Amino acid sequence: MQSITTPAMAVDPLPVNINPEHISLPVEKKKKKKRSREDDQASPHERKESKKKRKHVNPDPEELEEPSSAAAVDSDAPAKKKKKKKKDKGKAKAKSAETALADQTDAEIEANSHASAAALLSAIVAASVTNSEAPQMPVPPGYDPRLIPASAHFMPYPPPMHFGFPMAPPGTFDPSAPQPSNAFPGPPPHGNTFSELSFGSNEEVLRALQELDMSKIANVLRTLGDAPTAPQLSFTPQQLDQLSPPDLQQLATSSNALLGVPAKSNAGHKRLINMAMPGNEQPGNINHAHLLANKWLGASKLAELVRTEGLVYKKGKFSAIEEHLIRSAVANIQHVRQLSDQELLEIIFSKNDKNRDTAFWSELTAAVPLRPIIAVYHHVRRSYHPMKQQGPWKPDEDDLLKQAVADLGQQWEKVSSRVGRMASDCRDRYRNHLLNRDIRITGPWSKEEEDQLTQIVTDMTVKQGKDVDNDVFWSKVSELMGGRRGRQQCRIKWTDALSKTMKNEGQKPRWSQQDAFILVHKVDSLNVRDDTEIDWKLISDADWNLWSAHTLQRRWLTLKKSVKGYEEMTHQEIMDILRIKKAHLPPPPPPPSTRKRERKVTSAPSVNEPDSRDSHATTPEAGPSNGPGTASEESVVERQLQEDDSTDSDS
DNA sequence: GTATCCGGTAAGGGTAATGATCATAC
DNA sequence: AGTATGATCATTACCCTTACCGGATA
Repeated sequence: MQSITTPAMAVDPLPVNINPEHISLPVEKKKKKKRSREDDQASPHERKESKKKRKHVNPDPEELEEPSSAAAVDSDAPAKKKKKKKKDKGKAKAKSAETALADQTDAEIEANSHASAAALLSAIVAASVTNSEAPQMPVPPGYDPRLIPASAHFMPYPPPMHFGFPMAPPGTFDPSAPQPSNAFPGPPPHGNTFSELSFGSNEEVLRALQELDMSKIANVLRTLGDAPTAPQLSFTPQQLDQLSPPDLQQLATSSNALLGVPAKSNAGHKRLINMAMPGNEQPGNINHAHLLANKWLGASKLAELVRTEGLVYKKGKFSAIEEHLIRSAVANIQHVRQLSDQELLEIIFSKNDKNRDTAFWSELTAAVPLRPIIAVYHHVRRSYHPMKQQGPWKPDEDDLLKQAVADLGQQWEKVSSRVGRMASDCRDRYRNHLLNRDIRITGPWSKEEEDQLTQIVTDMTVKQGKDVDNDVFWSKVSELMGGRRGRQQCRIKWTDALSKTMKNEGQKPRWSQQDAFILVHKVDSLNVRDDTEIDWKLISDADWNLWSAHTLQRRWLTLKKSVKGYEEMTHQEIMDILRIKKAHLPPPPPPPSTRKRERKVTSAPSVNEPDSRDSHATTPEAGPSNGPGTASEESVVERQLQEDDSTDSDS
């Protein structure tokens, strides 16, 4: 099945032929200390403990052959001399781009915020117009919304380069300068074009916004996606909150609320860090946005800021919308700076310090609300890597990889350049498939293996007062299984099969119609515009937690596929149909004893999922409807339900 | 001299897509 | 008993976060 979450859809390679050899990939940048292999086997906690005392030594054959560099590695003295030398040089050096950005004057920041405000207005107006009855967005030749995959329908406008709101480089924005002709497409609201307006302050920008039809803008933002430049705006948190895209408040309704049972507890929000803390409900804190986009905050620093300042930031997979925003931002920067594809890649994969361009990363980060600059950095370097996504490994590649590791050790960047695959892909292939290959077992698990895995996991978690869902070190588990099962095998076996049996008091639970009901209404309550935005870890709650995030996502896909023509529908349209199909709370599954037959492999009750044949769905008003739905959406729903009715009568 | 920041590399942990097999309903 | 459907299990490429550390800079 071609799922809407395919990486290929989300991340397109550069639209040019790039010769990887022409890119300054950071392969042999420096000779530095690496972790020893002993440490590779240690858990993160063990590594933390040994962090300070670690006296590195990596059996790097190349380094062993180079006594001078090896000496440099083992002694700080030469490095310090070098430092001193460069220190004087550094003093005289002009400020780098990044420090210049960090040192921006208030006036510059203000000017940039004007640029951003104009850009946001441009986006809103463009989207409003596109959504309106008289669309006048410049549409590229051959553009046909029907040809856009369902997942892309949340973008009610053509690709980014047609948008025409290039970001102004820091300090270069001139409010009086004419905007690009297509910056504010569509009919001028209230007789003026936005490009003719001059905004003296952010309050004026806001007033201008308020003169528009705010309900329409709210709807636009609901479907537009994250406002491309929202975090750059100097709005107050309260003002920002009015413009906050809905996904920033992704919290599913509890299962008990859906079932009409008083809640025992409330699931926390794990992925939008700190969202639920009292007083931190405003994700748009401008200081935090600036911090996230300009300071290279590591995990510990981020955690500290979350604790001390109530910083809110986003973790987890980049959604299709974020992917789109990043692509747009990269394209805009490339356009504004007149960069060739080669030059762009040189910035992304800068090999030496003179090519470093922190401003580039800051601009990109500003395009994706709540993401730390490091996360964007890593994401973009992977997304734009010329060796990305090469599919299954061939035997000769495996041989090449094994030989490279034998020669070079686990220096993945060096191995990468020899094998022709990304460093992380080489590492993954090696650790997941080549390591212990001679003893690795595939195929169904024996009862003994299942018992052993259960024993190992419970020893590692429950018996030590740790969380069985989050505190398992799967590499360690794999090792304790004697290397016969890989970390992925162990993890999937546990999370998707054994864990739910353990949670269900030894009985293997089966998916019921009630589970489907809960899932549909939980997804509905998230109010997302596209299911790539769903954080599946947040779906379960304390009272409905038998199913892993992975299982829930697959269940959702099954439910989605039960909607005829789902490939051509938006998430909202699919949701409209499922909301109706699952309008009624089904009775709980009967106890196992009343079943006709038990499935051999499983041991718990089950009810099959007659999603596409559910004939009870006739009450559109039921369920937590979250939107009025357009005329076209209604007709889609009606058509679908009629088709289902006929299917039911046929059967 | 020291603290801090930037950013490159590796490791740990997780997800998505897909295929195979088998239970179940009809 | 045969068949269609869907649940379950398994595999593997791909992805994100964090740790670590060297170099640059304040």
